[in-house]
Amino acid sequence: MRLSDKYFFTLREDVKDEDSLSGNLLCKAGYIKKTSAGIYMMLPLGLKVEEKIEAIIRKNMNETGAQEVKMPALIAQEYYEKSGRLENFGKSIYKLKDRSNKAFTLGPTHEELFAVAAKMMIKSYKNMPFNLYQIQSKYRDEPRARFGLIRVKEFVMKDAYSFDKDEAGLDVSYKKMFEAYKRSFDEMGIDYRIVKADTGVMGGLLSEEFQAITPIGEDTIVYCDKCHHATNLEIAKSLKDTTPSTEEHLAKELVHTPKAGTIKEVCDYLKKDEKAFVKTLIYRADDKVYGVMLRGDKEVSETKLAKALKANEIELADFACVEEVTNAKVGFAGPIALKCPIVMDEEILSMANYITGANKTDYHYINVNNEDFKADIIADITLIKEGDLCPYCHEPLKFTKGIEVGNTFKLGTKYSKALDLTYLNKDNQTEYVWMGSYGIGIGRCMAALVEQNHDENGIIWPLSVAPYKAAIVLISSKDEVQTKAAEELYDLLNNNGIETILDDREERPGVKFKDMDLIGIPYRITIGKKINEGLYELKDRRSGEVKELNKNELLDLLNRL
RNA sequence: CGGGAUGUAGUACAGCUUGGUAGUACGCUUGCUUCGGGAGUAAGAGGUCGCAGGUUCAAAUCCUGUCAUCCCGACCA
Repeated sequence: MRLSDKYFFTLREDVKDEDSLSGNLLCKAGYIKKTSAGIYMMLPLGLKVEEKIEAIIRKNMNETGAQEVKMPALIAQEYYEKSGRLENFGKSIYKLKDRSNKAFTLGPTHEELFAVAAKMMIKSYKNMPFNLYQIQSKYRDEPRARFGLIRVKEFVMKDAYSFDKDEAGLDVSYKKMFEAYKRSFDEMGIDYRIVKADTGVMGGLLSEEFQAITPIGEDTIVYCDKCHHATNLEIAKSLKDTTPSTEEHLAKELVHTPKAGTIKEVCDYLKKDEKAFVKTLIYRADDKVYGVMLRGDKEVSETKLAKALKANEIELADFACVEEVTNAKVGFAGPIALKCPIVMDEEILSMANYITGANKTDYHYINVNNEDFKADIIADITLIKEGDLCPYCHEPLKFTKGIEVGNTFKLGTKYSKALDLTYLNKDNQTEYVWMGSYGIGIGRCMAALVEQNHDENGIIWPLSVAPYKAAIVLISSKDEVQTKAAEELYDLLNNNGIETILDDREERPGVKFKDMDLIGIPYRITIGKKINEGLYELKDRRSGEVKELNKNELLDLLNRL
């Protein structure tokens, strides 16, 4: 690319509407341009990077034997009605009508259509396994788009789907994809962690996320330095004592606790630790109400709770509802004589003689024990805290923030049942196909790479995804020797497969240096006065290291990258 | 969807309280001088002040509505 006659611009000032570092840098450097909240144009440089990332993924997908297809974005709503996901996606699915009033959606993800495609192939167990993928635009009406390319309404995703005859087959297909994902992210140069996650709206048996580590990340990752086990905070577990206490169980006793509605007030009043308290929260899950018990110093993981209750939507109950099931003002809920089912955190199994609300305004019970009431569900529902102990090796757990750049799901037979995707087994019996689904957000990879690779001067692309490997800065376009040398080198490098920019604009050298730094080209070759001695200056964008080389040395070095 | 903020030139902002000629910096055009880390200088071009109503002799400024963008939360593969 010769800058003097190409579409190329940079901005000197920060962009007002981009708060995130990556969004701002990508806008300033002319890679992307926002058109609406969460919708972006990919400009020439941005598209180049997108294509580099896609090429890496495509190569790794193809190596697993997966075949590429391309699905439409415009999909009749009936496909999502059949799978039940029109309702699941709720407001985040775009809905529209065509001129004859037929209902369509803009596809938020494509399990349904891939199942349809798979049906064309699958008749018997002999037709599997296989894997189809695409790189295509997805549409999700996010309640709040933000952070540049990280949370957007339209984005390019690589999604792959595996089809197997049984669970063992799915395990093999899954493993293959998983390894291809690791290779892809390694090749892009993303610093990531693999974490276990909730299956969410996708459903299924297992979900693992590839999280790019960065402070701006929206997800909290819990990890252990010692055994390298990592999970999304939503479902993270910590070491918990669930063996029954050997302490002698005392008889429960009603105590007056006037005006003490919070745990801290009650504990201060009774001169007890919060750990001796069991709080009871009233939750509404779908349309049912539950009392949720956990230790006084812990918080609820609503994801875990929803799972334990097999509920879709979950929220704290309103005051009126709390007062109805407890017969008391808010702040005095407890398990004894509560008028709704009880979910108890498993940790309470190990507790004895604890404090709870009495379901009576201004009263609590002390010396409550597990035989004093009946818990309907006992499960792990606590949200863990940094420093809690790893359940596997008992080391303190650490937290970090991440951007989900990829996700792999073992879906099992959920979608094949919904979409009637079946085959005949050896015994001539109809069985459901086992599916896996695997996604990578291309734009998120781009954003994550910028978040992880930049300095005060701009972006520093890893070589594998850089839009160009090298940029030639011509110091004086009026100097014939320099101009000729720059032109020759430009042709030489491009002919050798080293994608190169020639900055031959009528600008002062400082402007060119700043621009090449901002857009993050890994290697800069400066052609100035030293060219009279046959010397080219090579500067490494990342290390700042400068070398003076002759043409052969330069070509040789760049060829080896 | 709740709370907060902002919309003025390509970009980033000032002006609004107290209504009266549309401003600054960067960018852009032309000349001269410069030319290895965002040059200096002189002269220019560029804005229906988000949009629609209203108040007023007069509205960027006051009032009402509306749209858009951002932040915090809710939500989220």
